[in-house]
Amino acid sequence: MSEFTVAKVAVEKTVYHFDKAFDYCVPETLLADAKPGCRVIVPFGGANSKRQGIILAITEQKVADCLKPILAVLDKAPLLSNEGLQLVSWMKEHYFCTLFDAVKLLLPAGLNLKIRTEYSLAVNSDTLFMEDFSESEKQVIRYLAHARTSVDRDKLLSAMGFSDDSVLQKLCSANVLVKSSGAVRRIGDAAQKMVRLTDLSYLPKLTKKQKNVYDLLCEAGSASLKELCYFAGVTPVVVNTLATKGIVQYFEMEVYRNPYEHISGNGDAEDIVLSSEQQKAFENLYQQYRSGKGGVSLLYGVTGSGKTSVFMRLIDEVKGEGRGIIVMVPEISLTPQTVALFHQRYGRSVAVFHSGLSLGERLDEWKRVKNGEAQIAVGTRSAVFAPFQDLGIIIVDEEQEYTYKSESSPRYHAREVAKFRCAYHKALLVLSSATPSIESYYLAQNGRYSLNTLSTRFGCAELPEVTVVDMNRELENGNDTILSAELFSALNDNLKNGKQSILLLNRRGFHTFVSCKKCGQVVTCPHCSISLTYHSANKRLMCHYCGYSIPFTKECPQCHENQVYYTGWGTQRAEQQLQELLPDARILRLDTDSTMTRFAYERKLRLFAQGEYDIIVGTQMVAKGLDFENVTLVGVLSADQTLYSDDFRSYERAFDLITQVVGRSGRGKFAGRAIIQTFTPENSILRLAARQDYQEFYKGEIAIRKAMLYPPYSDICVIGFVGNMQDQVHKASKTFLSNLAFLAKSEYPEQPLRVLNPAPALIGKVNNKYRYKLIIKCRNNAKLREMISRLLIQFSENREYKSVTVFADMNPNSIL
DNA sequence: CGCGAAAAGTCG
DNA sequence: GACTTTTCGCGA
Repeated sequence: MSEFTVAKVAVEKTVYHFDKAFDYCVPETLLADAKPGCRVIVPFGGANSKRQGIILAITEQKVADCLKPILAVLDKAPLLSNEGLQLVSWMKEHYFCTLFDAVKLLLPAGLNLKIRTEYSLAVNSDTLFMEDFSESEKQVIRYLAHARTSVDRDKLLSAMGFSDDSVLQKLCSANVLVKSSGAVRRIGDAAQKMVRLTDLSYLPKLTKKQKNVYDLLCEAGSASLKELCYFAGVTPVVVNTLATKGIVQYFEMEVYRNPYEHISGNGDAEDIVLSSEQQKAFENLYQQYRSGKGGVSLLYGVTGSGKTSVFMRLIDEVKGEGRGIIVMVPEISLTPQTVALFHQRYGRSVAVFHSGLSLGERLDEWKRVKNGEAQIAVGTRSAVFAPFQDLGIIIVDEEQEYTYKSESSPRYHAREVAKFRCAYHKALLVLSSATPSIESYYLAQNGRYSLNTLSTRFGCAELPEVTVVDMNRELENGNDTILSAELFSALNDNLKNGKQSILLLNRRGFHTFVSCKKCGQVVTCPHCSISLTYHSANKRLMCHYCGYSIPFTKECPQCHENQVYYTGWGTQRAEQQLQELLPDARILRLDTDSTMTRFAYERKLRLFAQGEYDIIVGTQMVAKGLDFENVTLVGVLSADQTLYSDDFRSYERAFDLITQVVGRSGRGKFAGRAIIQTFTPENSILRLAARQDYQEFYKGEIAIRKAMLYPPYSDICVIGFVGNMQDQVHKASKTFLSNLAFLAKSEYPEQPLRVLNPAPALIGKVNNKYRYKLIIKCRNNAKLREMISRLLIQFSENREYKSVTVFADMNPNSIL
């Protein structure tokens, strides 16, 4: 037995229950190149198919039998640092994902090499006796004979209409087909897929959906595929069909590579003047930073108190020392504003990270950070992975925002990842907020985080005067519009005085469900158990979950009476009624349901800032971060929807939302006011939010959390079950529960645990899949995670529930 | 016993 | 999840 150089490799496309670092031997020819953090090609499984992997570690060890060798090293220099590799393992342990899933988060998407599987004919098709083959086999042979080259596996399967490759495998073992694979560089797409009509002299017969698309294109000339599908109410398949018929064609529109080029910035912005309160906060933070011990600090400041100025001063200092800086904001729509601000001050040393960038752009920005050309990373959740070698500070703006938590695997929380990175680099983590999450404020109160408070607005700005309007009264007085008399006259005053207003609606379409007046039937999506909402832009009813849509008609699908009406106030409906009530107002609608292109937000907000609009109407996103000094009125059309949902965080969210949106008013030299409309004016959360009284709110809320054993007094781990057959999914959740009960009792008796019975998720059915959930109140420690991990593995090894997929989500945004 | 299908097992 | 190996079931 002799010593070998062994590489521990994270391999792609593994499944959680058998994922681990696999050992490969490093052949002598690759010894110099195979470094931890480099991607490799390795043989995997019984058939030794080629897969991509990344080296996590290199060791010298004695191995009894010989290991499979690494076939190739794909990178000259490591893509992940030692920190990155540690983070990968940490994420697997904390978020129950595979190692490679975690790797993918740390690498920019454009970098990805994909291994493709291709098939081609092994022999000349003329020499085959076609009678020996089944129909589908003949089909494959004919197709490949026609193609003359090898064809990608997925392409072949969809062309044949196969759901799996059993036929192909059979032909392979009969030596009729050969399978090949290789690493192909995926091309960065700096272009958007566009559709236009071809000049066709005749028009073949079209189906109804195809006609829709055709008519739209006649009208519009060309459109992006995404927009086209939205307005025509079709899936891309329909457009594809038209393309193959030669009626339409695809073309690519170049989108500019550096979206922020036009913002000039040379990094010589003027000095920031801080108030004495801000100065104090800055000095405290700077001191903590200089201590070299890292740690977490909460910067709590009322809306408009100038938190940004404080951390910009801080950034000046850190930048001067040459260390990396990450600034996170919750929404894409807020990045342009923040980026513009940072660009102006720090010029090209700012790199931008968010999902709205093209693959090429993401790759560019990632490289600029990695090569040390950019020192400041600004962006959404994914910015937390910016590959700095030496990180000085991470700032999380509006730290309570739910967008920092990923809702798909790996279900990480950017705040926790930030903590990990700061601990590694002995860097400072600053959490900034006007309404901190209960958890963070609790930790600050306990001294686990340091706390700095800004209690007054910057300059001479005052908090706005807030009125709560009882909408029941309005109804009694015969006003059934979306505007109370008070809000109506306030809006009119603002119009007259040339001031601007912001109106907040709750979650889009939450109210615009469609029902039949005759039989009371609500029109719902046939695939997901939620009601369809009316979109006036394309006059269709749409499902927000799966994108299903039908044209709106008055005929009830149930009783066939022409009695179907849409009710409630979605943003579109609200906009319409506003226009009727205020015919002279120029109204800008903003919501996340967007066919809006990448920089549409930015453009529209710029127009608003220039005074081209009088009123913004929108959902959540208008509540956050907007800073226009000419806005002196904020209206909340209906506060109730956010307030009353069964999630334990709904009060926290409602308080946050209302406090934030109220804070948009009166930020400049003009006094502001805010009007909140509600059907439950006696609600204490509303009153506290109106007063911006976070302290009182915190006191009440933390008491509830303690009594109910919710975070921060416990952690909540939700186990989700998804599958096609309802009884299977339900049974699976019950089995999981009993496995859990057994394991907890026999091997983890010291773990504090409260387990709730499995129940259907709030949206019990999405995309024809049933969903159940199991809620576990626990302490999120290594032992507990080990137990959950074992249960997940045990479950997926159980053949009985092959059709049910399971996942664990630690402290999800919502437990519904 | 022979065969195909289903279930079980493995991944270094 | 993809693929190989083992077992099962059934007609002869």
